[in-house]
Amino acid sequence: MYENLASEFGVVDTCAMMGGMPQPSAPRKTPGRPPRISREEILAAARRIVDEAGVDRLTMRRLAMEVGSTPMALYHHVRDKEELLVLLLDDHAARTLRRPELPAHPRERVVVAATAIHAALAACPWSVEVLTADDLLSTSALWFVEQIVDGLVECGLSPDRAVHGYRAIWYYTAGELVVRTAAARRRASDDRVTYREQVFADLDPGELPRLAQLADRWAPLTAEDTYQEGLRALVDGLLAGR
Amino acid sequence: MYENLASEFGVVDTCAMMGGMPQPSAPRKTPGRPPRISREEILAAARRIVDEAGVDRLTMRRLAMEVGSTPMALYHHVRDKEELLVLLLDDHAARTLRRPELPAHPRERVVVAATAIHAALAACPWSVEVLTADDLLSTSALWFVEQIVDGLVECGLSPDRAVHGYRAIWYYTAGELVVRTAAARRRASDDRVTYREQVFADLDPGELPRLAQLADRWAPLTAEDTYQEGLRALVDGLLAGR
DNA sequence: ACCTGAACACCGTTCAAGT
DNA sequence: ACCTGAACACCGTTCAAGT
Repeated sequence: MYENLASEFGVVDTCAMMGGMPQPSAPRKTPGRPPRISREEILAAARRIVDEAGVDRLTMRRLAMEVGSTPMALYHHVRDKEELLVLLLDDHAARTLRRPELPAHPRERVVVAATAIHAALAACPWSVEVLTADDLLSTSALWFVEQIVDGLVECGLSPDRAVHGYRAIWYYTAGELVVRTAAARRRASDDRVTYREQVFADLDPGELPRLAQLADRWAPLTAEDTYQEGLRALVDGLLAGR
Repeated sequence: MYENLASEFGVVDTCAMMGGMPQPSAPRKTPGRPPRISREEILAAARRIVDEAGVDRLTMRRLAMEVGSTPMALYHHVRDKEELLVLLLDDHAARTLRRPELPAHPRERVVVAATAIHAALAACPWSVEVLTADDLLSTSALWFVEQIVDGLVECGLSPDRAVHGYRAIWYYTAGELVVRTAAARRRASDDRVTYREQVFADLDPGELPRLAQLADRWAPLTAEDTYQEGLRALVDGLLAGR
C-alpha cells in the first residue's frame, strides 16, 4: 500500500520540519532468505501501539512482540528507534495531510497552509517527540512549505526574506505544539495547578502589577486556542510595509 | 548560598515557561537523623554533570555517585527526576537571568525582555528537554513576563490581548529553541546533510518552483540567526493598527 | 528523619550463531 | 538475506530494613 512511500515522494530535510529516510536499497532478485516482516508491517504495528498506548509505550521489544518477531529482527528494517519515529511521523503526514483549497489572496494562502500543517501535527501529540529529536518533515509537507514561501513572495518579500518568514512561522507553529503538549501532559498528571493558583494569588502588585491584575484571568486566558490569532499577527508583521 | 531559592522567589506556573517546586517543608528542630546531603548539593552536582557531559548523562545513579551517596537518598530531597530537571532550570534562570536596562519605548521593552529570556535559555541547550517535559519557568522569569505584558498594554492592547500576545511570543521563542537544538543535534550526528542536499537538488521545478529556485540557498539561509528579526515582525503584527 | 541494599521491571543495542 | 537468543550495559523507582 505505502511500500515505496519514500521513493514515491522523495524525502527532504526542510531544515525545520518532519522527516523521512531513504529506503535502504533496491530489492535484488531473491538473493537470500525471504523476509518474514516488512517495514510497512512494522510501521503499522508501531502506529497501533502509539495510538492505543502512547509514544512512551512504543519500545522495540513491545513492537517486536506486536509483529510476532524479536527485537533484533526490527533492526534489519530500521536503523534505530529514532529512525522508526521519524518514519512514523512521515507516514502520518503522508496519510493525513490533505491539500486544502487555496484562497486567492497570497497572504491568506500562507495562513491556510500553516494552519493545515499545524492541524495535522496537533492531531498526533507524539509528533513533538519527533520534532525535538529530528527536525525533518516528510515530503508530503513540502507542498505546504512551497505555498508559504510563494505566498510571502507574492506579497512582496524577497525570496530570502520569504525563507526567513517561513522559518519564523515554523518556529511559532512548533512552539505552540510543544507548549500545548506540555500543558496537556501537566493536566494529565494533575497537581501543580493549585500551586500555580496560589503563587498567582500571592503576586506582589507593587513589583508585578500587570500579572497581579491578571492573576485570576490568567488560567482561562492561556487555555484559549489562539494559534490562528498569533499566526495572523506574525504574518501581518512579516509583511508590514511591503 | 541558594538554599531557599524557592521560598525566596516563590515559584509559579506561568503556563508557558520554566518552573520550580515548593520546598518540601519547613525545617523542624532536629527531629531525627541529621541530613548528609542537601538539595543544593544535589543541584550543584547535577549542574556539574549536565555542563560536563550533557543532560543525557544525568541519571539518578550517576548523580548519587557524584554526591557520594546512593540513588535512593536523592528521593528524599527531590520527588523524582522530572522535578530535578525543573529545579535545575529554575536554578539556572535564577543565576543567569539579569534584568537588562529597559528602553523607554514600550514596544522595544517587549523585544528586549523576550530577547533576554531567549538568550538565557539558548545558553543552556538542555532547557528544551525541560520545556517539553514541564512548561514552567522560575519566578526569576516573572519579571520578564511582566515587562512583556505591560509593554503590550502600554502600546494599546487590552490586557486580554496582551496575555495572548505574550503567549504568541513565548510560542515563537520556545519553537526557535526547539528547532535550534534539534538542528544542533543533527549536526552533531553528521549524515543526513548530503541527503537533504540531494533531495533539494532533485526538486521538481514544475511542482515546487519556489523551493527549487531556492534550493542551493536554503542551507545558508536557514542557518542564519533570525530570532530577533522574526520577533520584531511578530510584535509589529500584534500591535498593528492599535 | 534520613540513608542503605537489594530488587523490580524495564530499556536500546551488539554480537555470534543459525537457516 | 534475514532472523534468533543470549547478553551487555544500562535505566527510574519501590520496598523493607537500618541508624
